[in-house]
Amino acid sequence: MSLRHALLGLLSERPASGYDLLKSFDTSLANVWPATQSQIYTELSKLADAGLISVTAEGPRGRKEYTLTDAGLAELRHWLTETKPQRNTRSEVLLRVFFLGVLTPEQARGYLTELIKLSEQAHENLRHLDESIDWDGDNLSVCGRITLEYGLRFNAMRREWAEWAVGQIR
Amino acid sequence: MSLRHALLGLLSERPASGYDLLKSFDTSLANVWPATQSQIYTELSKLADAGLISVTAEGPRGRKEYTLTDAGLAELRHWLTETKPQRNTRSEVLLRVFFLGVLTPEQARGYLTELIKLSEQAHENLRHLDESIDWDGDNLSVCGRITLEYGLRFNAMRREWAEWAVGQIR
DNA sequence: TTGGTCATGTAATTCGTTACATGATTGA
DNA sequence: TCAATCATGTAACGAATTACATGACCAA
Repeated sequence: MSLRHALLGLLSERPASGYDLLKSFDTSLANVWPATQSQIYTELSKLADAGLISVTAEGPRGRKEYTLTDAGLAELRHWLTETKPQRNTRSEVLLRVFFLGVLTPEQARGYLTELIKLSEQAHENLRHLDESIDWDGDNLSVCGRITLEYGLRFNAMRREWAEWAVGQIR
Repeated sequence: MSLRHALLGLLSERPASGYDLLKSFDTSLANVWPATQSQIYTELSKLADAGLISVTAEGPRGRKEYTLTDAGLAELRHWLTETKPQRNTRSEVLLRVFFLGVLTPEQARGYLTELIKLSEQAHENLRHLDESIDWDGDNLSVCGRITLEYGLRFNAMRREWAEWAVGQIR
């Protein structure tokens, strides 16, 4: 049910159309909770049926602007305070590391070296994103900055770990 | 298709039954690629149909022991060397952080404080696991140790980050 | 006028979870 | 004998991905 709450969360900031939300997923939420266009439109319909959001404006090209209802905000707060994250984290990157033993040491080191590069690139991208955003001091902005900082630290950690790991394989 | 490769990977170490594999998923792979009993048995049937594994022994209680075939090992190596991890990582923990702004500062700090505790516990658990395992020097063991080290570093990073984040919220 | 963007929706399929259903073997 | 563990399989449902399908608006 997390997609549902991701949509409620984005709509808590400001009203938006499915198309707007899709772009939020492709940019700010891409590294946290990716979602596809089809998934977003389907879920928006369900949320509207459930009364958690409502169409408050219609624009050109059939654009529908959704707004969070009081019930929607209550549900979002309930999710944040009364339920615990329980989703199983899956990491294909790590799954592969687990089985690098079936490759030659050179191949295994190649995989880890690639990972170092990817981590550096991701770190760079986040750094640029960080610099390009005007972090005014409001609540949403603070949380956005905190989330981005996580990404920076995560990629730094992963790079250092992969560098260490290369040395372990022989 | 990662579950498929996780099974091939485990079978590359030694032949095993569905029940054996289930336990591997519940222990060593739990934090990397969780899978349920039903998923494992279903996928094993498909893998056998595809000729990537085969039943090489039958035991009491209908136990079927599967062994990796040459085609299966080739597929595993192909996956590791010729394809790239592309699965979108989802983090419900981080998704929540992104929306902590809708809570009061106290509530938000409460969430992060809880996260600090969880990270410490996970770190402790991994540390004990690390100490309880006899890491002989073979290839599989080296990769297992590398994967575990990732978990240790990850949880340490997350704890430090969450401690920093608590201070950001006011 | 035409290419890019805005804008929505559905269908088919696969992947993952929960629940149901059954039964043999073993050790205390 | 009885509880725990070993052992497998399927059904129903929900979540996620990919593909299909359509069309309005706008700026060059």
